[in-house]
Amino acid sequence: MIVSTKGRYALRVMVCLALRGNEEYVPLKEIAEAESISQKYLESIMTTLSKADFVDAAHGKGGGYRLNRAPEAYTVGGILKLTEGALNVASCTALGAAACSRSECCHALPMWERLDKMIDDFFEGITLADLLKENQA
Amino acid sequence: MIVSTKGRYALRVMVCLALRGNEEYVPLKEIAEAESISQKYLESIMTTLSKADFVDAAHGKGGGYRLNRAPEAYTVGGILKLTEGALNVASCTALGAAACSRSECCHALPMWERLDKMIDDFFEGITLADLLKENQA
DNA sequence: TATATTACCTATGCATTTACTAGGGAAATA
DNA sequence: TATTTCCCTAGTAAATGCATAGGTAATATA
Repeated sequence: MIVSTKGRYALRVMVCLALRGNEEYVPLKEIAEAESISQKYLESIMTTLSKADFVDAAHGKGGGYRLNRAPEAYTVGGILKLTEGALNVASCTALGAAACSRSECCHALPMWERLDKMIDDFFEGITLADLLKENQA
Repeated sequence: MIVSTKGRYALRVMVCLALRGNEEYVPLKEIAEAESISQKYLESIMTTLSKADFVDAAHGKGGGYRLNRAPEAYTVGGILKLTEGALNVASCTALGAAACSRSECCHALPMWERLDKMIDDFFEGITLADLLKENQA
């Protein structure tokens, strides 16, 4: 599994916020209930999104979170890389991984690199706006 | 990470065996040393490969493992799926995962499915013979 | 100003998985 | 029969994932 609940929750929350526009703030409690996500767990995810300026946050009554850009301006890749860290298929290509001693002659390394690129292109090619259009019940 | 050491070791071993042809058996001890892989850990991987008839195994002196097909006849996808289990990007699409209650209206599900398909096609499109040609030192 | 509401911060716990170790037993060959 | 080799079952340390618990800081409203 390359994408855990953290990244999936983040995507769901961003979709949820996109549906609410970016006028009013939506409190975390409301998002958590609507999405059936553990409120406390969601807190840490929202803080990540907020610190990275993916959303605006406001304290106090009437506060909460809201998007600060149009849905077209968020890529799935951006959201996932923020919340999951890197999205490498094999640790061989992960940044900071002790460079494999056999990378010079590894028969598989070029394959991992090609796939990483393919996946990155895939996620960067999808925006939040694209997600909204899919699978509406 | 979608592919752990288990799958990566399996690939390396298969490449290693491919380089030895399929006449003589290569003992596990020799493979482990050549590839600097823990001998005991490799045992479990080799048993998996053997049970699935990816390799022939022979007991006793002069025994060991060898490929039983041409390198062109093994796909990377086959080897990885055998050793890693499924290769889903998100648990949403994993077989046996409790069907997500929001799958009916999930905005992300079609994306996970497309990506799973893309990755599967990628791995199924590469054979052991293709790997041998890459990055020779 | 007091109180409620909201975001933010640190720490902890539990289950699962990963990567590996340990110690044998069973089959084949010499 | 002895050696070599594969096969089988457990156990384990560390990391990760997915939360929970309990507080602090900021803002709005009565």
